[in-house]
Amino acid sequence: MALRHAVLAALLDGEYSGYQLAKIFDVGVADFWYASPQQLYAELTRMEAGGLVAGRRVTQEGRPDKRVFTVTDAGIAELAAFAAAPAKPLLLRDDLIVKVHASDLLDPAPLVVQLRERAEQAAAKLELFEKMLVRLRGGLEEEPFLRRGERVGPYLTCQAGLRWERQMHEWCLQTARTLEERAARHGGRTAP
Amino acid sequence: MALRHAVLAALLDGEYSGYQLAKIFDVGVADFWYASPQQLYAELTRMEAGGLVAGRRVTQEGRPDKRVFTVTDAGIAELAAFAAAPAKPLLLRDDLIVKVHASDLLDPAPLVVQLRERAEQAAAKLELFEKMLVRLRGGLEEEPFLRRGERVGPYLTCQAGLRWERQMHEWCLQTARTLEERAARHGGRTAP
DNA sequence: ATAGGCATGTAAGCAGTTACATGATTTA
DNA sequence: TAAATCATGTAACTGCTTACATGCCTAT
Repeated sequence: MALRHAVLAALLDGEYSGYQLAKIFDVGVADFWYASPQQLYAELTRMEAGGLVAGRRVTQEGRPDKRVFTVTDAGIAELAAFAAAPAKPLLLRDDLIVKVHASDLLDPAPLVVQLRERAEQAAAKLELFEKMLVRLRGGLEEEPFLRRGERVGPYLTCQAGLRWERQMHEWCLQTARTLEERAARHGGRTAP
Repeated sequence: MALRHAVLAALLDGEYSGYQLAKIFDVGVADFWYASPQQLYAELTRMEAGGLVAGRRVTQEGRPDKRVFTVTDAGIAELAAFAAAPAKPLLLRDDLIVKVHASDLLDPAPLVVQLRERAEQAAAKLELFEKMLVRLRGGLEEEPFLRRGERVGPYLTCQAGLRWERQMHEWCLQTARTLEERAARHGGRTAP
């Protein structure tokens, strides 16, 4: 039940609806966690029942109503307990890297395509993160902000996301190039 | 059912038992996937029943017998189909980054400890990967190996692991330092 | 002796994915 | 008029985790 902690952490940035959280946890920003909309709606219901978050109905014009959530004191306590407990090892599961591992026995063409796609996605996120860092430090330089800023948590995780995406971008392009050159070398055979 | 593809990819490197795979997928090497021993034993049984891998009993002296597995032609076909299909977006779930995101409201002390621990783990893996790269390219320099080597898949994924762990190591230490300095600045309060 | 490594599983329960369902509004 | 966005869910299924179970061998 670790999704709830990720939700609590995300809700520290402001009030969000299930739909908004779904974007944050999917296409959007949060590079530290992934969750599907269905998961979020279900979890938010449970969390509200458990008193960890409080929902508030917001009426909108030209759009359906939405329910936005805020972290309660009980939610903060839950987060504190979670943070003090030893962290579980990071969970990394990536189809693409599995494919590259097996690439010697496979047709390289679709792999190269997928690597380039992933590289583009990484580049897009990279831009997003860079803008976000600028916005988060609001006029200040990085060092003074990290020393004296009030809320550095999101900044630090954004830095992690930036590092990760930069690394991913480089690796994907380099790997795509390597596989392509090898494919050309072997006389254009499509598969081994 | 994506674990099976990771298992197939791992078994391309050689014959392994469930126990050996468990190490590869846990403490061990495979930075591209995580899986528990129970998961592996169950999945190997299913994969053998489905004809994707073939098990072979190996009698050992001074140790219990083990069953090592090899990928069959059907297994290769399964891998090929998997590689040609569009890749699912990478799945990243990390407790530690969630904690850092919420760090402004939390006691920094246990977080700093956890960040340092993670940094050490990353450093250990880093060393492992560097040795593995040397071993995999077997005497050759990196560039000629990547151009002409026979089996570059594991090398490329190992490079990804190396990049990832290096990045993680740096980020953890930098973040730990930042949180520590801020804690000192705020007059040694344990929590906000 | 006791802890740790080797070796393989079962069973129960929880978490996560996929598919389905609805409906209004805005944009192409 | 079709597609995309906003908005929220349910139901069935699959996959993953946690706890339990066994037993032999080696090193401290």
